[in-house]
Amino acid sequence: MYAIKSRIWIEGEDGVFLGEGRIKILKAIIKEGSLSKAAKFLGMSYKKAWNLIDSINKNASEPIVITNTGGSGGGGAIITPYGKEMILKFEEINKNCWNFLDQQLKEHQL
Amino acid sequence: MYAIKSRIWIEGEDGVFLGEGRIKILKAIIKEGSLSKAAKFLGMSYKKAWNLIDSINKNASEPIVITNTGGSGGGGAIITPYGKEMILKFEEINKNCWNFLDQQLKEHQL
DNA sequence: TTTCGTTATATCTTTCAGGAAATAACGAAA
DNA sequence: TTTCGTTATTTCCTGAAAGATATAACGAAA
Repeated sequence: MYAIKSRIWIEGEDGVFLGEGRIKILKAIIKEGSLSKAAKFLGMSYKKAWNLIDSINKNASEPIVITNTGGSGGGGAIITPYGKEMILKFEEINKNCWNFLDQQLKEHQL
Repeated sequence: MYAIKSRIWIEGEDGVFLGEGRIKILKAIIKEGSLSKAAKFLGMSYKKAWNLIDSINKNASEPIVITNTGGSGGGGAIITPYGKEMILKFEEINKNCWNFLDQQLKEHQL
C-alpha cells in the first residue's frame, strides 16, 4: 500500500562529503578517466561535476579524487584507493538501510 | 570523524505521503487548530502549508486532515485518529533508522 | 617550442520553485 | 441577515539554483 524511501549522506567537517549523486559521478570518473568525460557521460554540466568533486575533496579526511591538468592527453582524474573503498562502504550502508526500512514498514504494518 | 545523515519518506499511489516537513505541519495543526495558524507558527507561507496538506490527503489511504470552512471561528483543521497514528509510526521508524545508521557507521569504521 | 585536451574559473543568462498578496467562498453563531 | 476568521485559489514577483558560454592555465609528449 505504502512504500518507504530514503536518502542517506555522509558529512565531513564542513558539509556533505558523500551522497548518491556524488557516488554516481565518482563511478563515472572511474569509468571514463576524466571529469569532463564523466560529466558528459552523465548528461551533467562540467561545472556541476566540478563543484561536486571540489566539495567531496574538501570534506573528505583523505584525498578522494586526484586531478591532473596538462600532459599529452590534457590531463584527467583518478579515484584514490581510499575513494574506492568509500564508494563500496557507502553503497553497502545504503543497501542495508533500504532493507532495514522495508523490514520496518512490515513491522509497523503500513 | 564523519557523520551520517538520512531523510526518509513514505509514498502513496501518486507521490509523497509523509516526510519530515509534513510531520512538522501536521503536529503544528494539532497544536494550533488551524492551517493558517500552523503556517504562521512555523514561519511558513499559507500556500506552502496548504499544498502540503493537499498532497498528504491525496496520497493517504484514509483521511488525515479534515478542514472546515465557515463558522463563527472561520473554520479550522483537525487531524484524524488515523493521522495521529501515522505521525507516531513515522517518528518511530525515523528514530529507528537513525539508530541503525549510527550503528552502521561504527561497524564500517567511518 | 608547439600541440593537445584537460582542469579551473568567471560571467552571463535562463529557468523555476517559492513567497507575497489579493480575493472569493464558506457557514455557524449572534 | 450580518459578521467573522478561516479555507481555497489565482496572479504576480522575486531570488536562488542550474545551465551555457568563454577562456585562462596547465604540462607531458612529440
